[in-house]
Amino acid sequence: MQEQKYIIEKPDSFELKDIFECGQCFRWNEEQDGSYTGVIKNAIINVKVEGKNIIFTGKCEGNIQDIVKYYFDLDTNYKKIKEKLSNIDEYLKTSVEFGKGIRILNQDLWETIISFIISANNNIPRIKGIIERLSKKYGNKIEWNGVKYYTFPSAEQLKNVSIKEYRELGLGFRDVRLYETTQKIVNKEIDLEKLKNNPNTEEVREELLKLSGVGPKVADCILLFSELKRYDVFPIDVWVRRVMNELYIKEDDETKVSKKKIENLANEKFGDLKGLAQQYLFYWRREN
DNA sequence: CTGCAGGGGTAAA
DNA sequence: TTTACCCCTGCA
Repeated sequence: MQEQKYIIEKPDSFELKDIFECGQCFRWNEEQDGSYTGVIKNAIINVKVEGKNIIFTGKCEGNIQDIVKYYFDLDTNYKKIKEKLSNIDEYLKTSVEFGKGIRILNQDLWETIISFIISANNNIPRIKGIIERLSKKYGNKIEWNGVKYYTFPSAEQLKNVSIKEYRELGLGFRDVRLYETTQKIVNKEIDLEKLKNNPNTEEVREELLKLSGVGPKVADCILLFSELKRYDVFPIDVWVRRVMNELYIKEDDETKVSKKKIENLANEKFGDLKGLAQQYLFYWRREN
């Protein structure tokens, strides 16, 4: 474990607020100087934008350059993606412009599964609190600059945690779901390594849906926001339903709009980039 | 102060 | 297709 630094010139699409506040991750916190600090697997990383540069500082075992390149998906060129989306219609153009600094992260698959099970029928401050307590209690402690950080607990670290303990941590009715899903993953009933190697999005989705607490929306979030990195999914939550209805469907009562209708519309308009389109629209609507 | 709706859904009826 | 579910927050 040693402190490392890595500096790059700011690429197209890289705004800290857009990346960390667009709803894809829960473990990054803003510092007083405007930089963000978070935990990536067993590395503690601080990201700071200074003029034309991005400065990554961190305490990590591996090479910091490899870690952040993978996590922040720095080899993907967003310029073309954003151009394509902007050309679809005025709404996409507006929302892409609004969220122009968004970058979809490659988050650890296991962590993303558990995090989004926790996110069900829940709000961001509480989700972050639960994940923090979970990490503090069952993860590994790493101290950096006098601050204690905790890694997200592995499936092994959670396998003997009881439903009661989850309840005491504030998981609520999600306690059973976390327990059952952890068991299924530990005993390889669902093999995460196999999922990572399966290029067929629909097959992976079906496997994820076998996990307790993983329904259609959570499955799509896992596919989009984890290292599975599938852009051809379209997570439908209340905000996406709202924005799709307001822009395209224009039904009086948005709760009456069927999921099927939204899905068909997304396929038709956004095609294989629908996951990214969702993210720009979602972020734009929620912040405005 | 109490009551209640609603929040980035899922599972069971 | 409808409803309960844990817990926190905002607001009447």
